[in-house]
Amino acid sequence: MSESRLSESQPSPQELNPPSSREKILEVAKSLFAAGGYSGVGMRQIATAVGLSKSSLFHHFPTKLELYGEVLDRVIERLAWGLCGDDPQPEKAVEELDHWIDSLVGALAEDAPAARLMLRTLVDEEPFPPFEIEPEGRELMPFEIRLERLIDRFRTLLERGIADGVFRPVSTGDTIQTVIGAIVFHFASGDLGEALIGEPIFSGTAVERRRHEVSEFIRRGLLA
Amino acid sequence: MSESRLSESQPSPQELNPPSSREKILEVAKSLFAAGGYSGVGMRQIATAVGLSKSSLFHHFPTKLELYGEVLDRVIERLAWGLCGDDPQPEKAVEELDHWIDSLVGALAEDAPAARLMLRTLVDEEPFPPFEIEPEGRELMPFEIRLERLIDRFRTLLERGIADGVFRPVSTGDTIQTVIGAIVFHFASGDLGEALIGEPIFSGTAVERRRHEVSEFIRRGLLA
DNA sequence: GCCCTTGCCGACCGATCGGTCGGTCTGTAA
DNA sequence: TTACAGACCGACCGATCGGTCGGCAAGGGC
Repeated sequence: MSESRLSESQPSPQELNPPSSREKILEVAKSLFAAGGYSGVGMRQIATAVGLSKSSLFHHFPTKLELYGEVLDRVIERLAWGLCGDDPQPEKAVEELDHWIDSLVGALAEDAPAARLMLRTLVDEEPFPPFEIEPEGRELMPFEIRLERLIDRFRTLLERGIADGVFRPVSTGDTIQTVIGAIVFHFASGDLGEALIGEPIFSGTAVERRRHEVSEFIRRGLLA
Repeated sequence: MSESRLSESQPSPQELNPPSSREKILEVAKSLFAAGGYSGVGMRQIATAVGLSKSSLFHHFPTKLELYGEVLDRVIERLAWGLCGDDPQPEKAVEELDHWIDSLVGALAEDAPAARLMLRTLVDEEPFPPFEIEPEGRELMPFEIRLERLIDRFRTLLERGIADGVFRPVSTGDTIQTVIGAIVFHFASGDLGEALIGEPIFSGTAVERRRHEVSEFIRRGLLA
């Protein structure tokens, strides 16, 4: 965790000793972006929420888009930690599936804005159509490649399970969609979710029950 | 379908003979809002997309929020049609579940922006924190009550199935979340979904496969 | 002829947007 | 002490935001 994250061509010292401001900006921006989306939140709003002036945000981040990008980057980085971090273990597929679900649920439960941010990234055209992507070659965003790696990991898990006869011969693409939707949506559903389950989504009991319910549901949906 | 929709206290004639402009605005706005969210789309953008001037939009809709509201309203109205429309039949729970899923998948597949719009409504704080809801009493938005009715319908279906021993004794709240996530997210996932399943989400074959896959998955996840 | 409604538009408004610029203050190394 | 760098800020910029206003053209009832 004390490892330095190095962006491209930036040996800047604030990466080494992260005292407060930059980190606080990222944290506050994460919550606000999660709640309001990219275009729903202004730099002034973020600034006053952090307790700085707008100019100071631009001192730490060159553009709003870059701030948003780094927020997203950190979120999926944390998710990837729990999911991809360990060895390519040759466990049995069912156990690996359980572990995968557990990790994802745990990661999403630990920081509340993550799920909404993820959903936004997956669903939105925003803010990347103004982008007019690189004239040729379609440069992937850093979080996009990380996400792709995560999904590939899950897909091979499914394929292995199917090949071994442990899982039904499902369409892997559709199943990935189902699982992502089932897990991520819940932690992004805010007031509706709270109304549905009768208690705050992120309360300890709710998270634990969710972990069990969704895990059981998916396992049964998948097993041969 | 030729039925007149009457808003509150507005016997305005354009409700009776809907020639084109107003309808076109609603349709275009639906697509744009689905792609960009409430604050990601401007009235100018909608106007030029329709082929009118911005002032003309305000001739048909008093505010941007009201336009957005009517767009949302129509979307869930169409969804409710297929799901709530028929009798409170005392079918067997499994059949009713199948029917429910089928209808929802069908409705979401029929107009592409619907799923994204739904997800946005469920996930977003947007645009309703600027709203500072009615000083007292929390006036529900029209689409919110309709949504609530849909969900209640589904919950009693689950409870009935559980009571009959057809379904496992799941947590109904969590299960509703799981099902909504699994079904809605897929049709809202745009490019990611297309990359995952290898063909356009809304193509005939993809929709048919989806219908079968998600239906099977949920049934297995739910049956005792 | 008339009037009045309806759809539509261009010009304009104050507010806010993302972003820039010049500057102050503080800590630290020489 | 000087010198430099980083954090921070207020004032400002052009552009765009949602929304208003006055007026133009077409059509229908009288």
